[in-house]
Amino acid sequence: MPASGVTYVILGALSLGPRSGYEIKQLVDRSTRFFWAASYGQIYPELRRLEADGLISGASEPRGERRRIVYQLTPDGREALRDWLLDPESLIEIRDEGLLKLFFADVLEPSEALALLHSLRARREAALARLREVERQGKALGFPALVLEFGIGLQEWMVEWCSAAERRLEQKRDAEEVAS
Amino acid sequence: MPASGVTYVILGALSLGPRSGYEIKQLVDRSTRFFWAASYGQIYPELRRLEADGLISGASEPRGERRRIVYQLTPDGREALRDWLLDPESLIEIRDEGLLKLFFADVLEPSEALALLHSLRARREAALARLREVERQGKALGFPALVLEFGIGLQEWMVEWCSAAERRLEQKRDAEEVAS
DNA sequence: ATCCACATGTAAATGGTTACATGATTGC
DNA sequence: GCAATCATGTAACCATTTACATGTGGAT
Repeated sequence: MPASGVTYVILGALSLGPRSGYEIKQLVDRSTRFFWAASYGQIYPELRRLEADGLISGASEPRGERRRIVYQLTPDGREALRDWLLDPESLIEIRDEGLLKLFFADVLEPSEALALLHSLRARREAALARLREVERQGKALGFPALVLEFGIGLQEWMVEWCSAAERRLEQKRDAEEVAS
Repeated sequence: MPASGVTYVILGALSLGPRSGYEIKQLVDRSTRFFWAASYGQIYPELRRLEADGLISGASEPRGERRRIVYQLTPDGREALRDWLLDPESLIEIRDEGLLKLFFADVLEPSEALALLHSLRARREAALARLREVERQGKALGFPALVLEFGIGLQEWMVEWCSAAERRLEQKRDAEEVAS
């Protein structure tokens, strides 16, 4: 009964069309995982709970001998999804080891801090490349343009920020070298 | 022995000077919590583990009759912190309910999607205000300028992005109204 | 034959928060 | 006298991941 995180991942995924648990997991891994992940250990039990609550309904749609249960939203489920979408409360949780390192970077020499910034930028650039690949493949992945643009813009901003910080640190390092 | 997330929060906090568990928690709540939180339930057990491993050492420094244990980094602890800082691997985990909502916003009417964007922007603006407050208080909180600037710049970028997306949606909504 | 993808599911382990217990000190 | 803060700590709870179990189907 109590709605957890995975609840709305499932309701949202089913709002895009009927799907099996396996297909929901695939959708999540290709898209929402960037800002909201979900594992089989959450998805399958939650599907049964949501069906018991009448928010989704499942139907057996085997492929050959391979069993398969396809779920779709009920009117109640669509209503619950809308209610959540319009609720102004939105949890944000971030665990960013890179920022934590930056926070304590004072124990490093400037050249070492530079190496740290460089590795942080490399990670953002890798993330950016993955998102650009999603963009290149177009609508095929069902990634809404709005969210994709947000992600790309955000990564670009962070790459730029790292570059600027690196340049500042280089100047500082050079100034100290001259001074010594 | 195995290093978890809270390990480096503690080592990092102690790199800024000797501190008690209570003071570490205060530091975290005022600063790193934006990108890495920690609770007493993690901090106190970890302090004992780190002391057993020889990375920190604690000394009883009561204030009056109030018992108090102040820890400081050992050379091994400082070394472990440096090794972690220079390790290019950095975990990033994000759970952003706002982006998840945006991802499934297609089930909403344009005017409703606008309300959603508005609430998302409001949250970022609130976060921005908190960071500006930290900035106004200056170095007192021990927030490194680099990380603070990153946070402020990032929030500003996100607020701007929301504003731009809102303007686009308004145009779309108006266009649909004219068409109908 | 073997491997990978499809498909559903669960048990154990992990990681973390919350709530509580205890007691001293400070300010109103 | 009371509430808030200082200070340490633990147990219960919660969410989530990981690893496994089971079986089908298609490709090499």
